[in-house]
Amino acid sequence: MAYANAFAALADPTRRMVFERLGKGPQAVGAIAETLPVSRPAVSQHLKVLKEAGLVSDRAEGTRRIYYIDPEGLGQMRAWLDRFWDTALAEFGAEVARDNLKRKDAK
Amino acid sequence: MAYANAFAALADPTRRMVFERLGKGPQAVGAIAETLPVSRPAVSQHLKVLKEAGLVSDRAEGTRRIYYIDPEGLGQMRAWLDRFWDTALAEFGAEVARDNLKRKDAK
DNA sequence: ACTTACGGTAAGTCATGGCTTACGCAAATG
DNA sequence: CATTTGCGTAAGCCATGACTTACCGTAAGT
Repeated sequence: MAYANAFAALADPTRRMVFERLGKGPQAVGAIAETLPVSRPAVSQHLKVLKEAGLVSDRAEGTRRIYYIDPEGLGQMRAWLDRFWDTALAEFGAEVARDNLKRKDAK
Repeated sequence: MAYANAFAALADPTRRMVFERLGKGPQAVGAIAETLPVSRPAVSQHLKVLKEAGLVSDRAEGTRRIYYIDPEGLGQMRAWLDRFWDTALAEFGAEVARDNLKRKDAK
């Protein structure tokens, strides 16, 4: 059920930007905020959501907090998506075949 | 940029239930609504969002519309997630190693 | 000890979006 | 054709959540 929070977390554009920023490497909160069009508290709130979703972790470094991507959340999302992948491909193929038949009949 | 709509689409619990329902096989709108705690129009609206996100497609069958999962949206999400997967694993390993060092020092 | 730097939290505002009921449209059925 | 069945859309209501400013705690520097 944890993937639920992950999807919700990555649904917001700004929060996705925060996450993508961490894809370039670990960053402090202020450093992230500087590159984004929102205030630092907003970034803090986004990081909190991402952390609760298992998408990021953090460590203290003096007075700063360094955030980095946690594979946990990513893995759960991938697992969930993969549950649909194979069957979706098969079903879609069947639908396309049905569609081709119809077009043929129309001729 | 299309994966953005996909994440937003799967962020809602009800909409995720609709999608998961389609994972069992193609279904008509009314059939989906019967199994869910929301009205049929609500399901219609969710399907519209899922369709715009490339997550489902539909065909007409008499007066019903049969919806089924479209691999397109799933594929884009998987591709996006995979962009972070490898680097996230590596970074996370480095963080764990750093943490172990700290614990050692503390002894 | 004082001050500065860095971040998390509280409170309040405003937009987004998910839900309902009511309505309209098209295809099958008699 | 009139009726029924199955969906999509419109309008309106209400909760959620993303953002801001203000404030507080903590760690380093002088």
